[in-house]
Amino acid sequence: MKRNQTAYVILGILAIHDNQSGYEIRRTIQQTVGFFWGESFGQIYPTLKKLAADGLIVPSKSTSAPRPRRQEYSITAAGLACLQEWLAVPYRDDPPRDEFLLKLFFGDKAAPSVSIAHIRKFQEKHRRLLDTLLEVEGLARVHSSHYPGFPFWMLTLTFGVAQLRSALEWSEAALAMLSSTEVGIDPKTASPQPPANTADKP
Amino acid sequence: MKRNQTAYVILGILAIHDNQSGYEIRRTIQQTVGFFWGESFGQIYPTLKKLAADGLIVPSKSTSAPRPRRQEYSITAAGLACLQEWLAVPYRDDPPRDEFLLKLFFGDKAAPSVSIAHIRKFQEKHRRLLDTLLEVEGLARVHSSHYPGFPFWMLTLTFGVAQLRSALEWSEAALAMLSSTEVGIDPKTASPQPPANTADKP
DNA sequence: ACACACATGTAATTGGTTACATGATTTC
DNA sequence: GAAATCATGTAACCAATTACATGTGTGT
Repeated sequence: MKRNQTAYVILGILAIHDNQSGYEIRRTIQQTVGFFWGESFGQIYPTLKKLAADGLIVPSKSTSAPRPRRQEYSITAAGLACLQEWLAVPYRDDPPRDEFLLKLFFGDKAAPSVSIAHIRKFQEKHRRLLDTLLEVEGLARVHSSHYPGFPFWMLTLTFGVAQLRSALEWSEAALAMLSSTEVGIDPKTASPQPPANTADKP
Repeated sequence: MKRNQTAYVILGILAIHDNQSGYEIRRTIQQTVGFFWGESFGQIYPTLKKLAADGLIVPSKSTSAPRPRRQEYSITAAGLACLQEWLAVPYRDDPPRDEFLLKLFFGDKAAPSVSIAHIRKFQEKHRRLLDTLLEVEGLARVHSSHYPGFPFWMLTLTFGVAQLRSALEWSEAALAMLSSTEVGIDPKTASPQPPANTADKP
């Protein structure tokens, strides 16, 4: 049966660690796959209900203290089967949309400082994320290396790290490029080079 | 005024090259920013109407032969201003969703061959894209180097190339890792806890 | 004659975010 | 007793995809 992606993240997270509430599931998602996957409560709670209605997860008694009314869930055999079925079908890659690159692509329609600002923001974001990812990687090696999922968790982490490093390297070169006089003249002040107008397509 | 992203891509594309029909705009998008941005007709045509209604673009007479009934558009001064305004505001990065990484993350819940298959598909996709990007890069250097947008187009291209190369490198290591006996043959064993982690979104 | 690329558009549906509403428990 | 965090849920909205409907011009 076809389900939305949220359902599978939930199943996967519960397959790793049972007895989590919607609130916890969301936090777990942020802490583990957060750097490449986001979920909102508005999506999680309804999906939880649906999964329970279909018997893929079951509401379970809270394992601990009676905190504010909360409902924990566990994955069922059917749920695990559903997850595995989904895992086996080729991933779909939805057409990416990167507003950063889009604004950069149209960079010549604005002052160079605009593109430079975008790249700086990009750099900061990526640097911060790289730091936390490296930290997480270190912690995972110490605390989680014995879990069967560990090699796969590391795979996603090393992927993230590699991508971030490559992006940061690029961003340095990009900034250097934009700072040089090649592009660096405000279109308002003067015409730097040939009058080349926007008349033809690449 | 706030508009959907599609509006700005259209404005940007028309700012580079005027007098394009919806059909052409879509093709231009695919050929230039296609590797990081997708648009569908169902989005383009209504947006075109809206932009025209707001005076940001104007329907223009077809420059060439009377092909099947078609409507070309040009960007107006107001449209260009709108584009520039949008360019100046910090890009928003919507939370990414990468189903490939998600399936990989849950890899231990399925047979290793499943994850290997995902990575192979990933490799093929990326290799193909890298080839076309390099080709495009070569063509652009020859044909478009005199346009004011050229440096920015190259920036997006080199970014794409760098990311793809890094991803491909990673994928080789990942395959090597999964092919070794390192990864257990026990899809039945469930792990009791998620990895310790402090990754967070700002 | 047929297929294919050109060309435009609408309707149904989805998948999702955001904002809102509510309330308990802990901590300062 | 105020604020922060824990906790669950719904409603409004929206951007976007997909499928559908329709038709023309070109090449084989």
